[in-house]
Amino acid sequence: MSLSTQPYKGARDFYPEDKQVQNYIFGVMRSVAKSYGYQEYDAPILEPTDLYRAKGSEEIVNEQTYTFEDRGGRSVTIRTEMTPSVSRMVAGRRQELAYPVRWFSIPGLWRYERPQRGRLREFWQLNVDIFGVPGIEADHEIISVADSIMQAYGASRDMYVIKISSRKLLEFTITDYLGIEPEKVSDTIRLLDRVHKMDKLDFSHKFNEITNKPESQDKLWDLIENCNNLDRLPQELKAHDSYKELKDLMRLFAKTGILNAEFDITLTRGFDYYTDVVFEVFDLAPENNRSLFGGGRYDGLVGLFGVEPVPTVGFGMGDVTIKDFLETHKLLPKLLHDTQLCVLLVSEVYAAVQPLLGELRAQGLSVAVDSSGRKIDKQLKSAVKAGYQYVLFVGEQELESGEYKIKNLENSQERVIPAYEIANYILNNAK
RNA sequence: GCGGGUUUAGCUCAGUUGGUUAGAGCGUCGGGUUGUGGUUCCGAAGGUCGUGGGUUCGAUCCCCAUAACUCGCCCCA
Repeated sequence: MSLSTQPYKGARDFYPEDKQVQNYIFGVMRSVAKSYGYQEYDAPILEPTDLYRAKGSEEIVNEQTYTFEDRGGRSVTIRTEMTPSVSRMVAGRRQELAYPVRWFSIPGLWRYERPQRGRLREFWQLNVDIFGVPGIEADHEIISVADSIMQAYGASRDMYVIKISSRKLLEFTITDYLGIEPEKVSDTIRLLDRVHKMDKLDFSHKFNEITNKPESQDKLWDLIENCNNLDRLPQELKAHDSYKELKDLMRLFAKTGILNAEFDITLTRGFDYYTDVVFEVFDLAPENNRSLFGGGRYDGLVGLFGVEPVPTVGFGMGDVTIKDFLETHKLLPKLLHDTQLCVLLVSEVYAAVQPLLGELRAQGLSVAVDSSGRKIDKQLKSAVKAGYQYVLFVGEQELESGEYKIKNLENSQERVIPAYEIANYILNNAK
């Protein structure tokens, strides 16, 4: 029996060309996060299982994590998200941090799921969080970072929409406006989350079943039909503090050019630790019409570690869904080989060319050499396939004269230049 | 966890109503062209037909199981 060459279920091999794409995707995330003043951090891949039990349900820990006992009998879990870890880190230095704290990370995460489009077992997720700002300024900044990343990928505003809602407003709506009992809030939210996926009759039955409030249906449908329009909310909801906050937030977006942000009261983000404003970015392409990523405010998590709570807003952006988005919209750039120059040997001069290679590398150039001994046309073909931008032809003639022919494979231009100009020539032409 | 689809060469896929040596295009490698590719021509290599079992004189094909991939559902921190 031979070993399989396939990677583990739901995990990917990153061949150099795949890794290059990943590096590009992460590079954009990194540079945008840094441009907003965020600093990179990391945490262990393994966490005590209790960390996830504390805030999540037992079910999630049991069914969707890689959990096992270490040699000391401790239950440990491979991290499934970064939020508990970063909350722990902030809590650990609650008193000494300089607020507002702006942190980001791109951790590798594992979830025991059935793989499907946009969802694997091993994935990476950009996490961007701001700690210590209670007002909507933090919500605005976090959503701006998310939007700037999309813009940096080259996405236009008609490719995606940023939906905004508020957990506070939603809960107030359910309990006070619709008159549903508080203990039924979470089931109602869950149902509301799926309203666009099911038909009206089905929804009505389930709604009555859960809430026992059939008389509230008309009010709810009225809300849902106008769910995108903040101004059309009934007066009772406009009187709530969240209305003014959302209004201010939308004004800020308008002012900063984020014109594809819209209010949507049916946006719930599942049922987790979010406490106030939540947002979710959706792909508008018909063939990939799905949620891309999201986030929101979670003021309660840091406080779980026995310190004073810290107001927090953050989001997580997964590499799998964002790559699908970029592919769908043809936004992935053509990436050249990381190596700047490939030296082709037109005769057996491997030994004689070494001093030149050393010199070029000392000048900061990355240089590969085709040492296969094949004919020059084959070497050139391989260089094109590998994605090199420049090749240098070297034979006895060149070594003797000190003049080399360099070729730009993108535009087929050739030039003959002395050795000492090669590095400058490439670096000056680099984008 | 539940249901559907798929699995034949490195890739994309034909095919055999069950019968000897399983095909194409692309790609790879070599040559025509002893110093120039992304457009040519010629040739070659490469497959226990996903894996295990069953039916059969005989299975890549039929049956069962299993795995992987994939699309939905559940869930989505």
